[in-house]
Amino acid sequence: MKYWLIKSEPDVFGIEDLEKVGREPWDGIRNYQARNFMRDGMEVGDLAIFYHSNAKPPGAVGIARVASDVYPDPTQFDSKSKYHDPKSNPDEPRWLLRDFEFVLKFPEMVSLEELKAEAALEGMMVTQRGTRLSITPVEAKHFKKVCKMAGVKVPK
DNA sequence: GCCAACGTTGGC
DNA sequence: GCCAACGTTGGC
Repeated sequence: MKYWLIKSEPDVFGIEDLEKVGREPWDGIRNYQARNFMRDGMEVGDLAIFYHSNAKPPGAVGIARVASDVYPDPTQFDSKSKYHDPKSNPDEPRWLLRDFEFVLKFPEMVSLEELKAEAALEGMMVTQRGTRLSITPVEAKHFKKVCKMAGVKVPK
């Protein structure tokens, strides 16, 4: 079991949206490092901290689970999509995604400020300045600590 | 809205 | 393969 952190802007797709739909294809990833994490690092069943970026305040708001294998992100071939990539070849799709399913919403957000202030979370990528990756690996001890700060049990 | 950080593109 | 220009992310 590996642990991850996935960012999303609540104005676009927040934890409430995931709770409502239950499961969502994580489309729009247009960064090679993030894609590689999804493709090579993740396994079905892995857990991810759901993080609200560009929010007031930004922070961890819940937990999602990797719910599918990787498959091509359909938005890359959709000329009407803002994620359209005319350079991607359908025979060899450049962008991939996985589905994520809702696990739980934290009773209260653990803000970025709190994450940064917690010594036990030192080294967590999201707390480091300049980390813009929308998908990052999270150490098990960090994942558990965030659950504890949020007042929830680590999901099975 | 500003702007630092950083990834990508493309000319050479 | 270098690197300047440009675009995007995301905290503040």
